[in-house]
Amino acid sequence: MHRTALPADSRSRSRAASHSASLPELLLDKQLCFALYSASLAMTKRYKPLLAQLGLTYPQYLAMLVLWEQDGITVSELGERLFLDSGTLTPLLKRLETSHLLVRSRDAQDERRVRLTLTAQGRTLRNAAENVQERVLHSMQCALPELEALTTQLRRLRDHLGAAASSDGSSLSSSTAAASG
Amino acid sequence: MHRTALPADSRSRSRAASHSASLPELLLDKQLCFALYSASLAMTKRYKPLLAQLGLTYPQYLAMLVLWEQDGITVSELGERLFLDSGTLTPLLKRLETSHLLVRSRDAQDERRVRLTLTAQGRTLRNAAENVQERVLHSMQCALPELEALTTQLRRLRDHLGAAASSDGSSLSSSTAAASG
DNA sequence: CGCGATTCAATTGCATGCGATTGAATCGCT
DNA sequence: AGCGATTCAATCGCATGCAATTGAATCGCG
Repeated sequence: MHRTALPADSRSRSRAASHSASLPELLLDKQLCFALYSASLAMTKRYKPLLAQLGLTYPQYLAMLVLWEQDGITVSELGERLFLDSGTLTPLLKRLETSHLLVRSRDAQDERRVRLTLTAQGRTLRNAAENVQERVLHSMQCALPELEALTTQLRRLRDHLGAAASSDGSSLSSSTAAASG
Repeated sequence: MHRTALPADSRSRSRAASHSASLPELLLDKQLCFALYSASLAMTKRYKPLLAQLGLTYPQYLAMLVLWEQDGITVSELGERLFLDSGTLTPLLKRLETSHLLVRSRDAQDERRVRLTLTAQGRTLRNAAENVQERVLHSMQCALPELEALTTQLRRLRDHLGAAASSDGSSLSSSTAAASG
């Protein structure tokens, strides 16, 4: 019934009448950027039911992780840690405030800033979070050293991509002489 | 007006700035899950300006990657490849159809299914996509073997997490100490 | 001191992700 | 053949991400 003409793993195969034989370029690309994308979504899904018991979403949990380390920081400082801007954080933080986990208050010294202060309930939640983290670690059948190495690579990759994105603009030329794969 | 949401009164009092580096658990956790999360967002940001020139978003690009390999598949088959469901794909595919890159049509043999067929324009776009992929690869200052190893680890991680998520449910209770309400 | 430039958070608009539900079509089992 | 179970895509509601804009507060420099 499934008239799936192609096996789900037709790597070196390109459709008839396609371009020059399969160009591994697009397949390799798909593997790295998509592996990253799908692994990230899988991580979020894994956390979701566990964090739901704490009344947190995954991005909210990340914000709490930062605040458990640095209580009293501003929205932009939090944004630097998470690589997110106020467009994302403002509504997220309002929800955390509604949940009584933190308080948002204007800084008296600089009224432009909003400081984030955990409530007693917000600080207490940290205990339960440790439990969650433990379970997720258990899900990945990997050794700790391997996970640490993976983390290091991902951080470096993120930094490279971030640097490229900011200096990009869309120029190319010059470099990339080795166009062909 | 602008500052309506906040009382702007009581200064942030206890700014103990705990920074309690106690339990390394939460820090390690943050490193892996957050490294994955932030690297994935950085990848999307890197692609964004390049794909914008093709009129694609990043998830739309992923869908096109699959269709360039397997033209004529159904929505659910695409979903299996991308690990996404119809709630995400249906509106995305409607936009691709509006952009004249593909056509959505009910399968005559099984009216429940919707088949996705690339237009000539959709197939042609593949050439430009190769250019994009090349630039992103250049952004990461890594050697190809290293990238392949990273990809393999991410795929395995994703599979482990996916298996745990489906078999989880939230069993393994008995922990969840008191704390927070 | 004064005012344009800058910083900061909020807001707006658009595109995901995803759980949950819906409604139509098909399957499975008797 | 019949009918409940299942599959499939669409829809709805909510929470991100992020570019772009807004408006207030502060800074910088003459």
